[in-house]
Amino acid sequence: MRPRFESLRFPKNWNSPTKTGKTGPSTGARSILPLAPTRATATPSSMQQFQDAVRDALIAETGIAQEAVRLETPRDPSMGDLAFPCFVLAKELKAAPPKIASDLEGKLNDRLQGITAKATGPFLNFTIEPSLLASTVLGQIQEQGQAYGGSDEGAGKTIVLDLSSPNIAKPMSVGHLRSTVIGAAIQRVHNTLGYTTVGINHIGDWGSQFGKLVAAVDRWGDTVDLEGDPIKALLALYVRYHEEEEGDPELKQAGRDAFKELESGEDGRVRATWRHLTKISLVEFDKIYTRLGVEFDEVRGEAYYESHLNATIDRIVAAGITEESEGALIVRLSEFGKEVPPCLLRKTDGTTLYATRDLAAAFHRWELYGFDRSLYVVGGDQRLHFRQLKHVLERMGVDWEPRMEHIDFGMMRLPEGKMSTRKGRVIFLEEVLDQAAAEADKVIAEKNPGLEDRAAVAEMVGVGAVVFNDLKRERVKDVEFVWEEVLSFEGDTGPYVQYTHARLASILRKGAAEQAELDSPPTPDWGTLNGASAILGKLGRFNAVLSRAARNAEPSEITTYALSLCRDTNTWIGAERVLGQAPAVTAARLAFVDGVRQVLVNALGILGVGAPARM
RNA sequence: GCGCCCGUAGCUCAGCUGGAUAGAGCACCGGAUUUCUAAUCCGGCGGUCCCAGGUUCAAGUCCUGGCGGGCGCGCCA
Repeated sequence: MRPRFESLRFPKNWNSPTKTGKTGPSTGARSILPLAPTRATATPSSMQQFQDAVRDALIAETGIAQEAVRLETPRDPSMGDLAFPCFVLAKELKAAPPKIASDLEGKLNDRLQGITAKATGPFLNFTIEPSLLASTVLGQIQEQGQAYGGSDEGAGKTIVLDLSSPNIAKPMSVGHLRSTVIGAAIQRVHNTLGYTTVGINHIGDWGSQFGKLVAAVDRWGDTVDLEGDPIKALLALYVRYHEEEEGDPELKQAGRDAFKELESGEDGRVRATWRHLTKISLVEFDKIYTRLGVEFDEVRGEAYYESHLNATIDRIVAAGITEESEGALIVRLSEFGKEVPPCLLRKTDGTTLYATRDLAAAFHRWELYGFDRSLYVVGGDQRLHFRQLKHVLERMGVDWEPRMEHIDFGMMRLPEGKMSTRKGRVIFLEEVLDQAAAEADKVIAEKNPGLEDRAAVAEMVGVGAVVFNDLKRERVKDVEFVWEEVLSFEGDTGPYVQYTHARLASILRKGAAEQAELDSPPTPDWGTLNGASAILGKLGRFNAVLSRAARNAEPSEITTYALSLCRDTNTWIGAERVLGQAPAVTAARLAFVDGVRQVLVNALGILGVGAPARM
């Protein structure tokens, strides 16, 4: 029998909606997290309706091609909700853009209802009648709730994601956070858009390092506490091995022999040790995943592909693209540029390499899922590796090769340099989460000492801060790990978004009480949402933001959106009152507040950050 | 040496498929709470968008060449 992690598999699509719209798990650590938005029915998002109306009017009036109608958002919200730069029409109509704009203004106003066109220089700006905008957007949010922002654009499409992928026997460092958190957010946004997703944790449980580890356990296993704190113990052995390896040929050989035995399939002592190391590591990893609210559809270590390796190599050989070089089996890739080094499939000693196992995995995933995209959420330091993988497939003539994408991200660095497990220069993820939760607890003690569920909220805020911080910049950018930044709860941070949500929730609680006093439910007066149209416009564009974030596999587009929504909303709250107004006014403003709250919940859910009602 | 990625305010970053006066947060200075959570808000300070060419009606955004930083480059993963 080949080793597998069958017992560790998680239910598929854990975060997908149930058909009845029931909420998800109500117990366990994940219950503190909001649910990611469920799939919506195929109604166009609210802003889209207005855009379509403007686009249709422009086409009808000018005969311009649909693709040429590029509607933008004016920089200054007071200029309008939508903008059309008239430059594209200049050639065709043989007129100056400002003239085109002013000529079109009246004609478009005749065609449009509820939307006013106004020419400003070469631009045509469109303002949606405020109460129409409000009732449309807020009505749709209220109707769709958790599903708002979602769509069925991905129906029938399958996205496979390779994410997290920690190495067995090493503690998860803050470096591993990135793949996990970025990958999980990309998966959730796809789920929201109706894609079928398969999140695979490609555990690093194979390779020569395990030979080294087994050798180290053999030699020094009884000097460390393997049962009590297995990961730290294994780390110590790993570090020690690398320290002593150079001056100790016997040790080096023992490591090599152990891996060779491992890969030979012999079910002996080496394999038993390896199996044990895998088991205790996965138990530790699960603790972190629970805190992060991340689960996988498949946990498949590299070892899983052991049985596929020979067939994979045979396949590549059969394609006639391999050759022997210095005793190793390689695929030359120089046709893709002289700087592209060959891909090694088999070492001189007959054992396989990382690339061999990834190729086996790629074929396996294709055969299993026939994916539309296969995303590898792996650090940018492996760009060459994935380029080589794709080139090998290309040389084989595999037509689905373009569907594989390396979703690279920048390195997490320490101020003193690159992290290195071997050198013991790492920050452990668990420690970061603990620190953040402790810090959040301190802030609560200061600001809201009577808070119920204080420990749970502190965990939500602390972990939320860490997760959000990792998602907030464009993923290709390197990040330097600075404690002060990670533990910051002010400004552009996760807790800022959570806090905004809590404030809104508080207003809604009080508003519900106020409304309960009334004899009959008031009809909202949508015309009284002073200065809210820019925010309403943002709410209406939520689906477009998610769609783009999915397409680009870029969670930072969602964090950026959430932050700007919060900033606008906090400003609005400072300027306008919700409670204690005429009933029709309060009703409209409560609906507005609830709309923002819902979108924040949905956005945070996708990001994997909790949305506490009080904090 | 070669290749890939990044380069916007003192620091960390936004800037949508090229479009209107380049925006936030942190830091610093000043202000706001008898009423919806001050983990907030308002104001001030702060920019040769790395440099040089080019394409375009229009360039932070596209192209070329430099410079600076990061990462990687056959038997690790």
